Amino acid sequence: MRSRAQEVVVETPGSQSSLHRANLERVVRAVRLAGSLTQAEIARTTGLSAATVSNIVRELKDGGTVEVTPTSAGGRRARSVSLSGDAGIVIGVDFGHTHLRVAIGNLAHQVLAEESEPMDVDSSAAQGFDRAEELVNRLITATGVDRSKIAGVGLGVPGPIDVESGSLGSTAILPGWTGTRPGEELRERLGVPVHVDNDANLGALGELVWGSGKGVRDLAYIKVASGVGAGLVINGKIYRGPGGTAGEIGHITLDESGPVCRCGNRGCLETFASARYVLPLLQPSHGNELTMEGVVRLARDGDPGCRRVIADVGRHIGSGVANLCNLLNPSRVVLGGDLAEAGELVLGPIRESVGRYAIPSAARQLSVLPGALGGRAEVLGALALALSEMGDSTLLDGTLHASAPAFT
Amino acid sequence: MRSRAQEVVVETPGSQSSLHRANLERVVRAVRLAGSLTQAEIARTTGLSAATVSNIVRELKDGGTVEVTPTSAGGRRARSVSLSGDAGIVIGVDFGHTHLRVAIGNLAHQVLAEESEPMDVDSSAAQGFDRAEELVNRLITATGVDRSKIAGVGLGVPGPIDVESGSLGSTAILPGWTGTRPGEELRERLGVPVHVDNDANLGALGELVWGSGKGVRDLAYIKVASGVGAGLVINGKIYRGPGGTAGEIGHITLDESGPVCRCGNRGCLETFASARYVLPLLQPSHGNELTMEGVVRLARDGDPGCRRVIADVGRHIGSGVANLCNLLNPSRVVLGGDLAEAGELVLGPIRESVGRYAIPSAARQLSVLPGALGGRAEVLGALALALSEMGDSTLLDGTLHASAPAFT
DNA sequence: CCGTCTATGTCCAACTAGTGAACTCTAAGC
DNA sequence: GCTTAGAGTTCACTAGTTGGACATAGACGG
Repeated sequence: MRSRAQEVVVETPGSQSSLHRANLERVVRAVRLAGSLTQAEIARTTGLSAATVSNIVRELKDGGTVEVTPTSAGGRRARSVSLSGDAGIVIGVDFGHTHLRVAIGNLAHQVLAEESEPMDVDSSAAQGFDRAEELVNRLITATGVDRSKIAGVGLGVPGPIDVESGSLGSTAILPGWTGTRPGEELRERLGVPVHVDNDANLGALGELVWGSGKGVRDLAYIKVASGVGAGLVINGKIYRGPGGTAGEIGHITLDESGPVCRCGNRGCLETFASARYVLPLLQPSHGNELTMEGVVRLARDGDPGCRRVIADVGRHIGSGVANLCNLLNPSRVVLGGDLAEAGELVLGPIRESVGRYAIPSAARQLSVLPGALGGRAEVLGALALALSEMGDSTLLDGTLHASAPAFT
Repeated sequence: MRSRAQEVVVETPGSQSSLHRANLERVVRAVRLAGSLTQAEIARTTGLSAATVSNIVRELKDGGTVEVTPTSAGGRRARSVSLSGDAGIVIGVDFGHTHLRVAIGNLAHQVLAEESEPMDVDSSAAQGFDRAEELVNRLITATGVDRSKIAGVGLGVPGPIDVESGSLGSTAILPGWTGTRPGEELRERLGVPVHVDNDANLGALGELVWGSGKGVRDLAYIKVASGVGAGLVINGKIYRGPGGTAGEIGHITLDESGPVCRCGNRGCLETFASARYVLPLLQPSHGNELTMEGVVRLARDGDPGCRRVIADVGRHIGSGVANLCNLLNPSRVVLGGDLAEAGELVLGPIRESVGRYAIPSAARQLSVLPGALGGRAEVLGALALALSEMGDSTLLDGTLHASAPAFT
């Protein structure tokens, strides 16, 4: 599952060439973070000497990674350096519970195109991958990007991925998909490296890079949909745990004698917060056509029953988040999924519950925010995953252009 | 709180000298992990060329960091390289609830001396630091190590440390110490850098490096004493969280209508598992002179009441650990504190509880073990902290000898 | 007991890559 | 128009790693 570049290029750590590689990355990172920089600025921010920067910029320019606009505005003779838009392309694919989403971005962290289409829950895995391939191809054509520039794909699936085999564990959302190896499937169809993770982790990454988590290093993303999951980012990286199943906040026990959960226990957070268990509560009064979205909408319109239900859900999520806080002490918790649309109606009770159940020193620095990306968090997270897995080096060591297959 | 070396030496990242520095560290680390290596072995494990290793070893030997024993056993002409015992000395100090412990170790991860003495809970902070200084000095004299070689001190305190100020938060164990800055205190007395952390984190680090956590990268250390705390090691490093209060497993809520906890909530794990709450249960039948140690001893001798109490404690701890597993999915949980002496009497119920309440995929790879170091875990963890905070670089950049003050 | 073999460690020349200094270039300011 | 100051480039120099040649010393076989 590691990048294949490492299989081909025998990297000698400790040699000058590795130092050079590191310096190339340093420059690219500096440019990307700033958008565009002059060489003198690069020298100052990276600490490298002007001469070195000059050489590196030339090398990057010749390699096509970077663009040098001959003269910038106003200055004396400063040539501004920026990542060339088509130096490398990353793709994010997200299989959601009802939608398939695809996004295309470049190495400058810009989203070039994004599209989603409804997907039938009952469609087979093969159909799903076909649709994904199709949509990816459509977007590639639409944006007119060069296929050979695709550096990697991030893929989000709504279920647990086995770290060893890359196969999808049992999921209630896509029942027919259990046991498939989504990464492998998509890799075969697209011919580029594919990095897979579950939707909660990608949501976390998405919000961290583009959404409510900007500027933070530790973040917990709580996604409430038909289940309840959490994605954890620790120190800027997705934390999956040794077994790859970290973040299963949905099945922490809140009440040992609570409702029976599908996992076999009783009183899991999920039995108090997920759509699967919450919607039936409203069935007598509101009918059985209700979705979580609908409940949120009604609640915002003032429906007292829905408001109450959402507040209760918030309180229970808050209990779970309090546990999370006591154990992990993240600096930010971001609420995603449909439920986030409820805004303060659900955040208020969450905060209240956290304040009550978490130890004060852990809760003090915590901010609980709604996701800023809505349903886009996962695709964008998939993009971010592709970017991070690629590392900055993939676009530097020349294998990018060589390794991408020739599409015809 | 950062190493002072960084203030003095202006490090130019990306220059060849930084590469050289990195290679020095690489070699030292390889030697330390293996105990002793020949140059050829160093070259193989580090990936450096034999020529480079030759140069580096000479440099390290001249600097006194490393010793080269002229000829090793059996081989052809392999000179074995090992860390010179007195290249650097680290000290671990642990303030426990009843004991003060001090250990002296060298950079080869060998413990040269270790001693503990009882400490009165009511003693003032000043008294405590006096005692610690005294004991440290005694051990230094006893082992005959060179004072100028002391690279750093790790200090364990039984309470939360504010990451910003380094001051000790309120602690029920050492009431008079609240607000003091233990690191600063000890640094002034000993004149060397002091790194502070709480006992649970240090216990985790100790067990990871020397005890039941060898070979694992992620570990949760649960310490049950008058309270319940957890130390988390993620990817080989102590995880403290942004606010520095991660691992507060003692105050996750198990039962919203349970006993009132000193933290103000009800049904915290602590109210079911810590000595403070458990011992009173046995008061009617066993009198009020009981300690946790005593209960464990009685349970091992067959006392049914004590057995039952310990099993109940185990079950509750198991519930907490199950939450921890679902959220963090560590590969190993190590039980420390007095309670660990109960062995299977407490581990069995913990495992059973974890098996019941954690999601199967998270619990499957988990091993729950008793601590291998007993009450020594914290001091040894303090040693490990000093070693890790020092980094390998401290002993390489020459500032070690210069920065250590002249003792008289 | 001696020659051969093999792996170790060292030395040297070659090469890679970063750096300071000198230099050129351009536009702004007077 | 002249000066000036910052930007980028060139060049000689230096630090540092590497491959290959070489010396060394034990093991092995005869």
